[in-house]
Amino acid sequence: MTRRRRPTLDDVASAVGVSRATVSNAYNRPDQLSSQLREQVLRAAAALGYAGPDPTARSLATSRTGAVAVLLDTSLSAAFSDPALSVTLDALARVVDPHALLLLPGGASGGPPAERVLTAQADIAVAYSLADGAPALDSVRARGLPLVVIDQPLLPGAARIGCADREGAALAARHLVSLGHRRFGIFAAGSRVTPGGGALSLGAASAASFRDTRERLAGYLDEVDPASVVVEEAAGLSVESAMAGAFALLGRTPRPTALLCMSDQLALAVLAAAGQLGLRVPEELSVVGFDDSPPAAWAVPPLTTVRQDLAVKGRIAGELVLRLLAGEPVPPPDEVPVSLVVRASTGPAST
Amino acid sequence: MTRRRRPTLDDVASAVGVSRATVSNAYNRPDQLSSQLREQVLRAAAALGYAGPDPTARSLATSRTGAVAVLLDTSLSAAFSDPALSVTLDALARVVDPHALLLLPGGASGGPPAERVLTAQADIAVAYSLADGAPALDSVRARGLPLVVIDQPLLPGAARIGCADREGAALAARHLVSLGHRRFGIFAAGSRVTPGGGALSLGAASAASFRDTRERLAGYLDEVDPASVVVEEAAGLSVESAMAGAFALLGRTPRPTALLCMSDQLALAVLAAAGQLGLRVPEELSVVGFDDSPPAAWAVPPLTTVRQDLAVKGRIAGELVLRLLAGEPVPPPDEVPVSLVVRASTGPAST
DNA sequence: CAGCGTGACTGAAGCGCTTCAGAAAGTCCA
DNA sequence: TGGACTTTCTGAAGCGCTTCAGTCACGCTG
Repeated sequence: MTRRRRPTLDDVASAVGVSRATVSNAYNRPDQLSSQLREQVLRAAAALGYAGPDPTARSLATSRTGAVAVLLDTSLSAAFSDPALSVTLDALARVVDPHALLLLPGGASGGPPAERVLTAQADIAVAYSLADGAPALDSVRARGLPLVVIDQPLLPGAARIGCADREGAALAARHLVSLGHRRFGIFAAGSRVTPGGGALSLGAASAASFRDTRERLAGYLDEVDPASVVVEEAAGLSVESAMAGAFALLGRTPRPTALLCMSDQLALAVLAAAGQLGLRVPEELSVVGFDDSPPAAWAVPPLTTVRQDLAVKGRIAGELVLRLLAGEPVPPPDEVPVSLVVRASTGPAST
Repeated sequence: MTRRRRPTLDDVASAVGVSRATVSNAYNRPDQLSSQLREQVLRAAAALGYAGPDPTARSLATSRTGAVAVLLDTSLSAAFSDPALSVTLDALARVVDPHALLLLPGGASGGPPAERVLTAQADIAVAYSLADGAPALDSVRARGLPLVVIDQPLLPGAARIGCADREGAALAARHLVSLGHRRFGIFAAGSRVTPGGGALSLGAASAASFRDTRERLAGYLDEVDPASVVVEEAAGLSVESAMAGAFALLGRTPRPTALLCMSDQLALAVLAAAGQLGLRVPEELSVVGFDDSPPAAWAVPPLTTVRQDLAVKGRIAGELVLRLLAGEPVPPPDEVPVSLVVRASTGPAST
C-alpha cells in the first residue's frame, strides 16, 4: 500500500471549484466567506481526508511556528526530577498556550548543542538555569530569536526572571545563626566546575558557573563567618550524586551542625542520608533547603526552606514570552520575592 | 531600532556571487563544492549575520520537521511529577536525538486538544498513556502521522510498547496472598471515569478508560478473591489527591491489611499517609507499588514493587519512532517484562 | 584527437500555505 | 436610477529553502 500523497489546499479548492485563497479563508478567517460556502469547503476537505493546513507551510507563510523552545541544562530525566522545574514549566506552558513547548535537553557541554538550537523550529527561546556562556545562548543570539532567561545572568536583549537568591540565602543562614549554629555545611548542586563534585574551597565555589549558585553562596556568607563553613558540591544532578555528596558532608570532622542546601532536592537527599546514618533531624542536625518545592512540605521531618513562588515565576516567564512575541520592548529584569518557611528540619544547635 | 530583515540564503549567495543552490550545499552537502568556496560562503554568511538555513523553510522543502510530538494525558507538572514518565521520556529522547520533543500537555478532556495536534509541527506522534478514545488520537490519524503508543491499547496502524501489566499485577497479588493477606485494597490512579475519585465498585473499575488500570486490576483479581477487595481511585494525579485517596483507603472498615497500588507514586502516598496515621509498615500494613521507579528504592521503608524497565521501555519507544520515520512497516506490539522486587514494605499479615 | 568520465556549480521547479490588492456582484439610500 | 458601500471571492506574489537535471570546463585515455 503506497501511502498516497496527502491532499493539499489546492486539492480541496479544485474539488469545490473555488480558489485556494477561499479554502485558506475557510480555515483561518471564517468571516471572509459565506458560512454556506465554508461548510461546503469543510465537507469537501473531510471527504478528501484533508486535515487542515499543513503546519510547516503555514509557519513558513506566516513566519510563526507556535512553539517555544525550552533550553535545559541537563538530560530530561535530571530536569524532570527537579520539582522546581516541573512547577515552573507547567505554569509557563499554561500561560503561553496554545504555544507548544519544544524541549531541548542539555548535553555534555551544558545546555543543548548549538546546532540543535539553530535548527529548532520555535519563535522564541526560554533558557532555564543554563551555565554562563552556554553555546546554546550564542545560537539563540545568532538566530536573532527573542530570549527569556530564568535564573540566569541577564543577557543583552533578553528578558529575565529570577528570584532574590542572595536575600533568600541570607534568610536561611540568619535563621540558623539565630538558632545558635556555628559550624555550617553548604551543599551546592553539581556543575561542571569540578566535574566530579566534592569538597570546594570558597574561592572555587564563588566562581561557579551558575548564577544561582554564586548568588546563594554570597547570601549565606553575608550572614555566617566564612571560616565556619565547608562547601560540598554534588557530583551531578542525580539523586544518587546528591546522596553521595550528603554523606561526604556529614562525614566531615568536625561535623557541621547545620546544612545550607541550595535546593530542596539536595536537602531531601541530606535528610535521607542523615536517616541512614541515624542522625536525628533537627536534634543533631539542622537542614534548610531552597525553593519550597512541593516535596519539601511532605518530607520527614517537613523541611525548613526558602520559599520562592515557582508557579508565579513560571507565569511571569510565560508573560514575558508573550510580550516579546508581541514585539513589546524587553522589560527590565524581574525577581520573585523569597521568604523563609520554618518547618521542622531546623532546631537549636546541639552545642 | 527596527529589527532588520534577517538575511536569507539569497543574500549570502549574491554576496559571494554564487547561486543559491551552492550556498545550500555549503550547509547540507559539503562534498558538493570545493572546500575553498565553502569557506568563502561560510565567511560571507557570518559577515552578514546569517545563522544557517531557516528551519521552517527547510522543513517545508524537505517535509521533515525533526520533531517528535509527545502527547500527554495531563498537565506538565502532573506529568513530570511521575518519575516513570521522566525516565521513559529521557530514554526516548536520547534514542531519537537529534529530534527534539514537542510537548503537548493534556487538557481537561484527557490528552491534548485535537487542534493542538493538528497544528503541531512534528513528523511523528508518541502517545503516552492516553485514555481510550482521546480526541488527540483522532487528529493524529486524520493527519496521517505515524504513531507510537506507550502503555495504551493498540490502535490500527500504530506501533505499541507496553509492559506485561496483568502479569505484573498478578505477581504482586500472589506475593501478598502468600504472605497470608486476605483483605486487600486496590489503589488506582485518578481518571475521568469518576472525576472526583473515591470508592469504586469492581465493575466500575473494570471499565476504566486507561488500559493499564484495567489490565492491572484484572491481574490482581487473577490472584485474589474479588470479595476480599475494595477499590479506591485517586481524585486526580497530584500528590495531594493520592494522599487523600490513601487516607480514604486506610479509613475503610475493616481496614485492608495489604494495599495493591497501581503505581509507585500511589504507593509512596500510602506510605506517607500510613506514617501520619501511625500505622507501621510492614507490620500493620503491607504496600506494594508498580513500576519500580527510582524513588521506590529510597522510600522508607523501601518499597516492594513490580519492576518494569522504564529505560528500556523508553528506548524501545524511541527505536519504534526511528523505524516508523524510516518508513519501516509497523512492528507488532511489544512488551517489556515485569518482575517482582521484594523490599521492606510487605510482610506477613498481622492476622 | 575523439571520446569520456569527473568535479564544480547553476537554473528552475517545487514544498503548501497566507495575504493583499482588487474584481464582481449585490445592497442601500436618496 | 445611480453612486457609494459591502460582501464575497480570486489572482498572484511571496515565505526561504532543497533538489534534480543539467551545463561547463578540464584532464585523461587509447
